[in-house]
Amino acid sequence: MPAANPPRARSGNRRDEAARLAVLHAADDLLAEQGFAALTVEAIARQAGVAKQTIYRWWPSKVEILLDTLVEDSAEDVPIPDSPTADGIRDYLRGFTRFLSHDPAGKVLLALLAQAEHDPGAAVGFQERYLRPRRERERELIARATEAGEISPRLGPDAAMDALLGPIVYGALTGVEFSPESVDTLFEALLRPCTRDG
Amino acid sequence: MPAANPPRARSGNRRDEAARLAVLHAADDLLAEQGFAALTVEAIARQAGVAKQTIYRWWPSKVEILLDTLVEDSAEDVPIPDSPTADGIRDYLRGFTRFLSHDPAGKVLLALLAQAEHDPGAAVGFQERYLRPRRERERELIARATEAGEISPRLGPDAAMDALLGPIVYGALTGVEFSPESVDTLFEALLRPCTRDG
Amino acid sequence: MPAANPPRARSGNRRDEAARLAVLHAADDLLAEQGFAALTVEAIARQAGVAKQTIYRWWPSKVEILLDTLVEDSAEDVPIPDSPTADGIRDYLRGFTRFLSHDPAGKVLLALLAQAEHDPGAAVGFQERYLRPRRERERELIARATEAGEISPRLGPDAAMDALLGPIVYGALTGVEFSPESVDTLFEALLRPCTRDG
Amino acid sequence: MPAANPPRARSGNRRDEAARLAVLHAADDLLAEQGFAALTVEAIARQAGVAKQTIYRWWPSKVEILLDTLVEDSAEDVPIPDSPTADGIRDYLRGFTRFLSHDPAGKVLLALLAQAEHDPGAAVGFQERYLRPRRERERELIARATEAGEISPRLGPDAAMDALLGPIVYGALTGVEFSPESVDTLFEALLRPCTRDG
DNA sequence: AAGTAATCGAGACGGTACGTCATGTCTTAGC
DNA sequence: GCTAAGACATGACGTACCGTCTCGATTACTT
Repeated sequence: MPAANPPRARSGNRRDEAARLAVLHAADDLLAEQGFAALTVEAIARQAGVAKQTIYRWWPSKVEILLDTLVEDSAEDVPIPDSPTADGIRDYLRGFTRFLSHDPAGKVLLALLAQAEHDPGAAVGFQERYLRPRRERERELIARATEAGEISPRLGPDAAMDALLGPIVYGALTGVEFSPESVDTLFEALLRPCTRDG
Repeated sequence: MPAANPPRARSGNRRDEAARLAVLHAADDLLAEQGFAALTVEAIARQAGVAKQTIYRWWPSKVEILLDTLVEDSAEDVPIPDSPTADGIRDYLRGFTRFLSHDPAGKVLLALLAQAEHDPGAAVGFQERYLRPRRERERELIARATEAGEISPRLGPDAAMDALLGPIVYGALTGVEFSPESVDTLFEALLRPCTRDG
Repeated sequence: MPAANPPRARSGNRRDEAARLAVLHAADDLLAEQGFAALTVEAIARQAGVAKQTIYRWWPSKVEILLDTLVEDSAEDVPIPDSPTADGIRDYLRGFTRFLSHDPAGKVLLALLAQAEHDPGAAVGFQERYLRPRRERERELIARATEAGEISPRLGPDAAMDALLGPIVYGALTGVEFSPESVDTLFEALLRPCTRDG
Repeated sequence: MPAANPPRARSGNRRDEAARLAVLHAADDLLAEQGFAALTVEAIARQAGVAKQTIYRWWPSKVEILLDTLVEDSAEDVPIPDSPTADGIRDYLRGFTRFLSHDPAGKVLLALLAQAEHDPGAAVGFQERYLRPRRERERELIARATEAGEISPRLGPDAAMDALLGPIVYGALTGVEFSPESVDTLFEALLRPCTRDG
């Protein structure tokens, strides 16, 4: 149904927060319920009960809408742990797996990753606003945990993170959930080599 | 340039092989030179010097065109090794990295992986015609190498392959080449645990 | 239904009369049952169980197919009377009205008249193969009847025929049957002026 | 030439009158210069410098475009006379002949009449928007002139009009102009029977 | 209190690509 | 040499979105 929104109070001079949220939620809903193909600017405007121009005024493209939701949701749902412990890192990886598989916001991440492959502009935004900031904090996490003796990675921090996250993402992209046990094994194999892995 | 093809000999009753190849090459070229966004059926037809209907007659969608090229090219450029040796597997992984990074056909793989995330139909085709057949032969490779004592994987065959390929693909998607050395390290960590590597 | 024709005996060297008739009947049937819009060469070929090329080999266009049927049918169904009598002419006009209104072949005449307005080629064929030959014999009919004192037209032979046939055709084109009584009145008014009809 | 229109002032929320006129004129021009076969929606859009969708937004089919021009032009170029005199009617018939033969808008009438024979939808529109309204006023003209003793028709008003207009239209359709003298003779024969027709 | 400015919804506009259909030309292979 | 079958280049069909634009209303700051 095309959003039986009661006509929002017309706004006036300042940006209409209700319209902003309606757009973000409409984008999320459309992606979750109809798939990326249905995620057109016109459909978002219809679903949100908003004029197309209102979208173009504030977002240069639908990718930026998705990035807005991803940045907010991932900060909340898959926070990077503060404590540089082995358990913290393990939990982070498990949480990331769950996020990709079971959280609607995880679909947004996959959609953006895919779109970045088709659209250089999307690639830049995805790098700058999601991947890079997150990677910097992951790097710091790895560094501090290594220093603390919690882990001893066989790879540099970037390669280690790619080696840990890559299988999870690849699984999600190919429709296979990378199991929590496999995540743990991966963790042991790459970050704590040659222990009596119990 | 809009394909200054000399007018192909008109074919007649049977499928025109020249037209088939022209379409496959046009699709490849457009993807490589202009990116996925430029890969429209109309552009392929223009570039190939072929009628749109000729494309729709033989391919249900542009995804199937790419799948045709991917299936042919990947069989040739990244063959799955026959000999179930550690070296064979290591070379396969290195070859796959190179394929993704430096071979135009690797772009096709990434484009299809991305498109599968946006388009359920593409996902099915990609699974059935690329991922599944390849995975079956990878599984057998792992099994035979394990049996031969060449490797002793810490994960089941599917998870192991995802853990090995995932980082390579994820790197390619995020614009980072997963280095050959890292590939080797990954190989050692996951398939030959706790040997004398320190 | 797509013509459950029993597969005609394959022909061989000479023109296949069965194919010729199948095409003519298919064209007639399609026009009568589906209207002119459905009268495509492909549909005729389907309906007749004949290859498209067989049609193009023998007829330069679908208009010529219709002309073939019209020439045959009109000669039979609306013959121009031999006897140059007032009654003969009156019957001819009545017969023409019935032909246009109630005979399927009359639809062919209207269709061709209409198509001639859209298509110069059709106009030429329609003139040469239907209108002109018929008009020549109509002219002769008028001339002989005048000479015999059966009629005394107020217009030249061509204008007289146009004045007599025009209303009938115009009525058929605009969906109104020009009534037999009106035809008679027209006949009296134009060909037998100022007699005792009041 | 593909319409070197200076970019029309973009309109905004309301219907763009310039675009409307551009479409009507383009349709007229194409019909006059290239014939009905060239009158495709795409060609009209090209010629008018207008997007195809702008045409489909306002007209359900190209027939309605032609009807728009016909209704406007015929009201101006072949007005039905107000004064119910013999001379008025005779002038109307002469004017109609000239309209069909020498006015580009007359081609539109013929094209629509022809198209109505091929396309039931066109037939309905042509009836409702051109034929019926005009016939109603013609009927009234005949009635008032009869009452005033200016004419004394030998046929009912509808049949009389068909008998007067039919030859003119039929002549135009078959490529013969029904001469003004013949029109006058027809007028005398049908509307003023048995006078000393001088 | 009037004037200015930015927002909003609505939606028309010129475009591009979609996937389908019919055209008329051509080749193959069977009789 | 005829036939059925059908591939092919061409180009129009009518639809969906794109991103830009103008409208008239609403609302808040400015004077």
